[in-house]
Amino acid sequence: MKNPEVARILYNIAIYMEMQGEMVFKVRAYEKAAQSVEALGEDVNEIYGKGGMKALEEIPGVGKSIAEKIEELLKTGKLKYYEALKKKIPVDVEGLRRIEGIGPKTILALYKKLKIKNIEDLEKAAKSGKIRTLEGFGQKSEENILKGIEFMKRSSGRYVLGHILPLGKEIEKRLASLEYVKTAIVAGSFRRRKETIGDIDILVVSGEPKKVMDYFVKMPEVINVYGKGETKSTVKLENGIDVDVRVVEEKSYGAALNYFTGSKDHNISLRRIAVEKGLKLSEYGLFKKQKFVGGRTEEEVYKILGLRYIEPEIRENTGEIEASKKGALPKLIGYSDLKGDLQTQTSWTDGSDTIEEMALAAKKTGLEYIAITDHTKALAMTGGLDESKIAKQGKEIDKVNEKLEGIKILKGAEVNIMKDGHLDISDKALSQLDIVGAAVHSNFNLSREDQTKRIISAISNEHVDILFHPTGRIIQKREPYDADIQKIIDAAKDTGTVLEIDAYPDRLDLKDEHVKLAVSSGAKLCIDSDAHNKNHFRFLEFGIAQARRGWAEKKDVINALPLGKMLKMIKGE
DNA sequence: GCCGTTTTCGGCCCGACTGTTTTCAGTCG
Repeated sequence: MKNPEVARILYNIAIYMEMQGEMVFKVRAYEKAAQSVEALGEDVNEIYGKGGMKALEEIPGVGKSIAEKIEELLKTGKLKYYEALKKKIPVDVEGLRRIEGIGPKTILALYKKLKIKNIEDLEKAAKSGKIRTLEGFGQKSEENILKGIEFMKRSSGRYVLGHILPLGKEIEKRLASLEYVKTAIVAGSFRRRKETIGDIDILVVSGEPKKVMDYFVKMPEVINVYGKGETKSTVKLENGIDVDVRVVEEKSYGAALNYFTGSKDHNISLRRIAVEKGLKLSEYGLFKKQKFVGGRTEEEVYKILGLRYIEPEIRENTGEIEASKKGALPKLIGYSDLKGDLQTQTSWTDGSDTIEEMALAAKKTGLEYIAITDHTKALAMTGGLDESKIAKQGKEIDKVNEKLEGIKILKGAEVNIMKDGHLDISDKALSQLDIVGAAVHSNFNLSREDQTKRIISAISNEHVDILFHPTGRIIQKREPYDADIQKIIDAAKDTGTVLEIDAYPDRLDLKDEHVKLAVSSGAKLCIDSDAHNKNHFRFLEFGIAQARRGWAEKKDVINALPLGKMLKMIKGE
């Protein structure tokens, strides 16, 4: 059993405990442990293999009791304690929890009163008007449940890229390491780094496709084989995602990779260009009549079609082909171009590691500077800092800066934009900070006009440098708040406020199309991990991918600049 | 259930919002 599965079970135990009215701190303990396991950089099996129970207990938030449960899971693949909970209340807690507004207590009430066990039951009950009759529920709750289900359905069947990427890369690596495999690469929307993906498409070059097929359908994660052919197979993995593998000859590699990377619309445009040139483009290559004229590499395919090479992230048929023809493609920001990270949280609020630990981890990922931007007081749940604590943290940062070399820590904060657009921290305190990020964390439901006004008013504060996660969406969970993004982008440009691409996998906010708007409007961007622990810096990759999908160049992104230049730019000329 | 140079016991993140209620439970962050 791998880390995500262990974490999942711990999360579910927490839900069950909360349902049963267990002490809130006990529930938190399980959630915390789950988070910790989820964020581990190392396979929990390896940790256990090397150091046994003792090593498990060294995982933050894991003590004797939870370590024993993890041990049982690793050894037997099951947990009696968890099985008993499931038997006692046989409800799909995980599924129901995914609907916004539904928590453990609601799940329990619905089960007790209406025997609702899963989302289908819930939808039926809501549609037939049964829920509004329950005590503690009303018409509004019923409507909200239906809305929640609708939203969930629209986003289901797809997986958040950040959740699937490690698995995709792992399978890619596994296939590539086989002696009879020349190349293995994940194509599809995965390679285009779309924020959500429907399935994993893998392209393999091998002279022995049969062997590849045999190996593939027998991988340990496979729970169902839809089809197994000579050169193509499709399976379902235990986590629910479908994976396709296709084997081609080496000379078709470029054409096949291009074909399987998509997008479909992009490919159609390419094929049309081929036809205009009297050629035929398929996954096997470019052909003139029956004769193979190219397709070994993608570069070759584009070249023969009279195009510059187009990076996968922008193959969406939204102007990239025209730009390529004209030689006007953007020079996309690179995956190793970032010099700093301007949004990170520490154990001062809802992060789990210290300032020093975060700084060291950032340094290890190759960054030169980070801003510590803990939450401020209006976000009480995180223990948000007030003015005096911000000052105190500043002194701590000074100390750590003195101690560390090769990484500079900036003083910052993630301040709350209140309902009327003012901030929850005084201007005087803000003026002491290097980086002030402002963010909306409440009143998501204002009218479009009010929300837009509120945000613009906040970023008009002279101390605000960055608008953090500008639209507030959570992928597959929460819609962005209603606001006029173009107006906000224009205001950002006017006030010299930087717009963030929050790289947290479930946020990716700004999203690609907004990035494109921002870039074309001339607003500046930054790409931040929003790290809540030291393993989260890897999220930056997803933020960069999103930036690339939005046609952002290095010059558009302020934290691709070295520290001095970045500060100069952010504080205005 | 976890954790500790202020603690091996007694703390542990709690305020805003929503929708249901007339004083609060549940959810979210």
